[in-house]
Amino acid sequence: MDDANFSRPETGEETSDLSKARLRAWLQILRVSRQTEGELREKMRVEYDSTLPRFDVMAALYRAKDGLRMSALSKSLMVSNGNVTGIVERLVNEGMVTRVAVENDRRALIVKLTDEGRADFARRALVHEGWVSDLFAGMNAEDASDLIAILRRVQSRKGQTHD
Amino acid sequence: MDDANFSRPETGEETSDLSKARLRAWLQILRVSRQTEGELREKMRVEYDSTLPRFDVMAALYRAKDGLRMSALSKSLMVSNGNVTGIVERLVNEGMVTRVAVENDRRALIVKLTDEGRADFARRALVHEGWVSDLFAGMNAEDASDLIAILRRVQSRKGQTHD
DNA sequence: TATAAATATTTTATGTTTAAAACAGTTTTG
DNA sequence: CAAAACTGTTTTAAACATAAAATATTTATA
Repeated sequence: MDDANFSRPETGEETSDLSKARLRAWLQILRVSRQTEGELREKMRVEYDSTLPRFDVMAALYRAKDGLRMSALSKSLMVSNGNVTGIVERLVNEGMVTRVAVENDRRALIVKLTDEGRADFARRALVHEGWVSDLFAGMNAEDASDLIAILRRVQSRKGQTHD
Repeated sequence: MDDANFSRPETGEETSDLSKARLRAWLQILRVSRQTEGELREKMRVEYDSTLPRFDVMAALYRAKDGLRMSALSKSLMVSNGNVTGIVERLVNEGMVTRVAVENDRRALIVKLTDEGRADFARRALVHEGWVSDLFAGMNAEDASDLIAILRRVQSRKGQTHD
């Protein structure tokens, strides 16, 4: 009953045990995320002479068979608009994607995988899945679904701050 | 019993249900990580006219009272050596850290928080914890410890690949 | 329909970020 | 002790990343 944080509303101005636990969780997410991204980046570089951002763009375009607008692409990848411009530019130079004008809206462009890009991605995606599975060898099926459930709950609260 | 993946060893050449579950888990980690980093970066920029990488460096130095070598710093943050050079450079210009020569090894430098840097960080860290706690409002104490446990198991396997 | 507001994208300026090369200094070894 | 190997850091080149300004176009409004 003498818990220092008992029945005290969270104000964000003081640190409760819960807020410390969340911070620890966040730092652990960050650690795993950085480590994993680093190893995947290295593999992408060595095996395919490519990069993770380019792979991510291709993944988004692979899912969207009819292609995506630049803005839809940047939104789906959660990166800035200007950023996508450069990545797509490189993929165009590599022959992986094309930019097509949009009918009735001369501002917009639709980005699509080329046939080569589609075939390349299909192959790489399988290998990529294997890399992730290897890196996550310590995670069983239950862990995976637990973790996904927890992170979904975190996400669903995003955008709701109390200040 | 007709489970397609029953009793088949993982080879990394084919995709099992488990490997797909791990991939989904990884993508979810990446999503939450990007979203959270984006919101923290924005707050760091608006509230402190600073950046997350600078905050991370200061956090590492705050923990290490006697300071850290450049190499120890980059290792602890899991970023490249050259990267830390630039971030520390800016923190020096802002008066947050100092670089001190190492006795008996003229190659090395120890980076330390200044008194101002230490005081600044102490204040910011509390606010930062509040931001994280707000962003992770959908996570309770049990979720936090479950998630940390799962991610620790993932980490402990890192570096062991089967190829 | 002129003008204003909104939208889609690129450009610019700045700041990470990495890998690899360069540099400086230290340690090992023949 | 000189050469080679190694270690710690910075520099460089290229890519990624953001925010904000600029550009072009479309839509809404007076």
